Amino acid sequence: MESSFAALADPNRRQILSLLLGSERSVGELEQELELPQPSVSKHLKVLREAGFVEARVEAQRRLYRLTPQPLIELDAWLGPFRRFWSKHVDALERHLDRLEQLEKKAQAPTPKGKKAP
Amino acid sequence: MESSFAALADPNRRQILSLLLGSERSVGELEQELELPQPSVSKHLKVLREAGFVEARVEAQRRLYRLTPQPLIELDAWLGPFRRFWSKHVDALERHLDRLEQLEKKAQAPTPKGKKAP
DNA sequence: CTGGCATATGCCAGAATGGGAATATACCGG
DNA sequence: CCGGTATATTCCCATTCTGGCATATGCCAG
Repeated sequence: MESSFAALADPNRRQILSLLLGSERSVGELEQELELPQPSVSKHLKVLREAGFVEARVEAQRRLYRLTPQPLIELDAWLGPFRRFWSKHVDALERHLDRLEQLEKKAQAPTPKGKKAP
Repeated sequence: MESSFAALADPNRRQILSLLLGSERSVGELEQELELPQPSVSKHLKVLREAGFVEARVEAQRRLYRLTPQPLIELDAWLGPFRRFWSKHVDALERHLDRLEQLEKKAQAPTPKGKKAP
């Protein structure tokens, strides 16, 4: 999954994934919606394909691309440990902000380089 | 958040995040645990810092780095729409795999490489 | 101020990457 | 078989990124 993040690092590729979220699309359709030259679209699709994000279905001379869930699931899994971390912190942050509000009112005295009270 | 994925594209940087998940660490500690030269560690930290993944606390002449939840939360949010997609597909996938097993037995048609047609 | 430690930054060569234009491959209809 | 459409691949150029090395900056102790 090392290359998953690299594949997502490009905005055009993320855009492609978002479009495919709605329905499968041919290269030509993506070309129009992204307003990119066709070779560029094909190249991005190649990266996404090799990273396992999409797969192509051959219909006549078109390739219809669609999402595949695998790398997204792995991405979610990678995020798992961090999710525990931040959900712990969101609460703490809220409480902390409340506290800061209180403290700011009291600590208005010593401001070494701040602005002087008018 | 455009650069978040780029920041995560590097294995060393992901490793740093994992380490910081446990506890905050100085640059020197990371240097040892990652077995990377110090300038390299500092550069990776800079990328992570600018992408908002970490922040530094100055203690004497050390910098103690720790995680910040913000970009991870955004990453999770970006994943949201796709999560709906794949959770719908996991079921379908399982059924699909069962089917493929059946098909494979029939479709053993040998086409290893381009042979001339008879 | 001087020395010493911890960290950051600047510089350089090498590798990877994206965009653009041209071309090659694959498939269809007749 | 041929022309025409749809997609993939190749080549080239400019940019970017990484790693290694050297060096600058910041901070503490005396």
